[in-house]
Amino acid sequence: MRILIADDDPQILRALKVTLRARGYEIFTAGDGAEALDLAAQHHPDLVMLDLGMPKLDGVEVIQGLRGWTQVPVLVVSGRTDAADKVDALDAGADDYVTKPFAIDELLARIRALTRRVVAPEDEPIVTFGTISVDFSAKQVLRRRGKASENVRLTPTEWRILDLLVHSPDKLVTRESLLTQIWGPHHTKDTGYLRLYFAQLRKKLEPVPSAPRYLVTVLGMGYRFVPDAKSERVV
Amino acid sequence: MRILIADDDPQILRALKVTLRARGYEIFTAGDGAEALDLAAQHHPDLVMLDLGMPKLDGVEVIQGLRGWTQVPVLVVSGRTDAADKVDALDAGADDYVTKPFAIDELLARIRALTRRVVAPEDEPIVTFGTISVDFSAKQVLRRRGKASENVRLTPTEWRILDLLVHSPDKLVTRESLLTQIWGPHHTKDTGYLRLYFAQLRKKLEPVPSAPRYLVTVLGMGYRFVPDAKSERVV
DNA sequence: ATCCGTGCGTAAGGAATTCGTAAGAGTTTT
DNA sequence: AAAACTCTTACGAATTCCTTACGCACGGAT
Repeated sequence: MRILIADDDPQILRALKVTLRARGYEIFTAGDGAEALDLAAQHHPDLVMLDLGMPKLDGVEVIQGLRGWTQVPVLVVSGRTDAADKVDALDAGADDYVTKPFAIDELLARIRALTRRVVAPEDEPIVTFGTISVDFSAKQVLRRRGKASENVRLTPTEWRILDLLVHSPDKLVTRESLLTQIWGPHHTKDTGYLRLYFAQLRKKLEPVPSAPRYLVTVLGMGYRFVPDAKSERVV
Repeated sequence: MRILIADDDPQILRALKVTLRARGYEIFTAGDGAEALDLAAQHHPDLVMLDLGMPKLDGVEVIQGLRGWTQVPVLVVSGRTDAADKVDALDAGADDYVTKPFAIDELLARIRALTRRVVAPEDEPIVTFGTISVDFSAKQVLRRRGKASENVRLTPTEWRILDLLVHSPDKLVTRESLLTQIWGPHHTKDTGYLRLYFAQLRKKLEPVPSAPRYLVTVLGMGYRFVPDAKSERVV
């Protein structure tokens, strides 16, 4: 579980980092709002903890920036106790708001509550198409070859793309949507790497990579995951 | 948006009920934990607000009961301020915890934050005319031929034109309106490509392309989408 | 009814865009 | 140090976009 912490007080930053690392979380830290946005786009944390009074970009602005391309849970940790501050942050898109000083046990419980729904679908069904089985909860892809199965290694970026596609079966996923969700809100123009990742994915997953059957290109618009036809046809 | 409120203090119950009703929420109230579980199963609320110290079933037990069959957001509103109580409730499955007394504005903001993600992106209904089905959310067009259906491929520009037309059924869409909305405000004069796209659209969508029934030309003005007549005719 | 001008439908071809693939440099991870 | 990963660049092929050209239908006037 990856957590991004942004606070302009180095002392609090270090304290939180140590405490959360001890609990098994993977921690990234940022000293200001701009750095927080950059790190979020880069590392795709499962939770973002924000202070409000940060230099460069205020906490509320960071939330708005995040919400432009991700639904990652945001927990505001601030010294401001006014209801108005809480309302502003929550309405900007924050999911929870804790005031300093706080009880560390409560903070940990709120972190668990916020990250629970991300992990919650623990019994996510395994998606199968062709000779491929994708297990999202185990982050594993199997390819059947005859009787045996071999493990298919996907890079983190390949995995994110596959995730986005497979979870919207038959729907068009625009190139812009993929770019902003994976590389951050500013990447709206593809310089070629999206095509490259699709070539790699197809090489690993498609029966005939040169004639894609499941990871289909929609020319001029984006890509589409086409699952195997169901036996029962609904018209 | 439906909210279930459970509290053993009738006064708080009534106050919350009035306040939230005024905000447009649909409110159900329960005086104890057992009643709360019953009402939740009966009405499937979009949010559950729970007190902790209730008769029959304690708040934590209610949460556990709920979590057995639903992921509905749970907001605990309690007089207990101990971190231990918060941790228990949150770890039992609650999503947020507010201590009494609370600022009503903050409570409302937290309610908005909890219910925000429930609103699933609704799929646009599929438009059908003749043998054609247009699925705008999936960007897919199906053409029925006998029992089977085949995919019709539309180019991006064809999609935009079809989108504009189909979303103004029976209304005249002027040529100028189409040109400016698709090619920008400067293109006010058609040099021939609009006619071309309509020819292509009709070739792909019309039963008899040379005698258009759905994509109709209004001479000198523009074009009009004419849907199939409804079974119930209102004159 | 006939004539004619404007607007519309159709066809063909070149220009521009987009996609797939390969090779390789820079960086990070193992 | 080796391997893996990310991203850039380049080029051919396929698709889409747009221009041009021509024939026909519609409407108004004679």
